[in-house]
Amino acid sequence: MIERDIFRALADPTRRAIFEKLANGSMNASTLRLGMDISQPAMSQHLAVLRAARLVREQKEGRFVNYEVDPDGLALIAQWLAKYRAYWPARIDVLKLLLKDMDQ
Amino acid sequence: MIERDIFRALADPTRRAIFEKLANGSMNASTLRLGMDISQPAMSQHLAVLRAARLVREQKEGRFVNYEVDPDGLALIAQWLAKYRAYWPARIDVLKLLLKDMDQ
DNA sequence: GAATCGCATAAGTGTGTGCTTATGTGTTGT
DNA sequence: ACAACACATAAGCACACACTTATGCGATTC
Repeated sequence: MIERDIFRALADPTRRAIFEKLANGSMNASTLRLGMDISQPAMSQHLAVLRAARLVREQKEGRFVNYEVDPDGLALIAQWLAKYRAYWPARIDVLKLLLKDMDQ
Repeated sequence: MIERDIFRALADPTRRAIFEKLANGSMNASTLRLGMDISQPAMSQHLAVLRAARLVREQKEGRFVNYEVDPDGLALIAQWLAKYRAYWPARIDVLKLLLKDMDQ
């Protein structure tokens, strides 16, 4: 199940850090490792999990593999969240952030 | 870390099912079990995980414990999702669902 | 006040997860 | 061609997770 993959992928703090880095600009796996104190195989495995969850996608360029955020995963989270919008009004202040930059 | 708790809690299909049930109306732990093929201790443990993630909150009523959706957890997910709104436009059609019922 | 009920907690067990080291595969540079 | 590089994969290990059975504990019922 894809929802399981997504939530499980994001449950790990290291993977959320990787995802956040990619959100600030796509880069290859080696560059991604800089300043992260993580082994090369571990990074490769984390990226595989994020890829399976459609949170990240790859683009091979020679011997490098460029990774970038895949909007599909985020859209699925938004879709899941939308099912429970009946419970949102209690925190309208936070949710206005979601609205602000969407209607242009 | 609370984000880890939230995503980890939602990674389990059984817990998502429990949460979805509660989203359709609060109820106690026994009623929640009906038609779910899950032992009483397992349900109790799942509810503890959901409670720790602030996705659910309890309200003791005599010897019953009534559970309901806690908007705090959902708000935190929305907050996390908002950080990546730069990547949303690729799926505007889905995200319009999020908008629709929010501005009244 | 004794039995029952609703729920939580404890302890044990199989399975999954995230890491490690070692090795493989394809690409680039000399 | 050969070495170095970027990355993936395999295998093993410690720990976390979801379940089980057994038990505890407060609230209700008779």
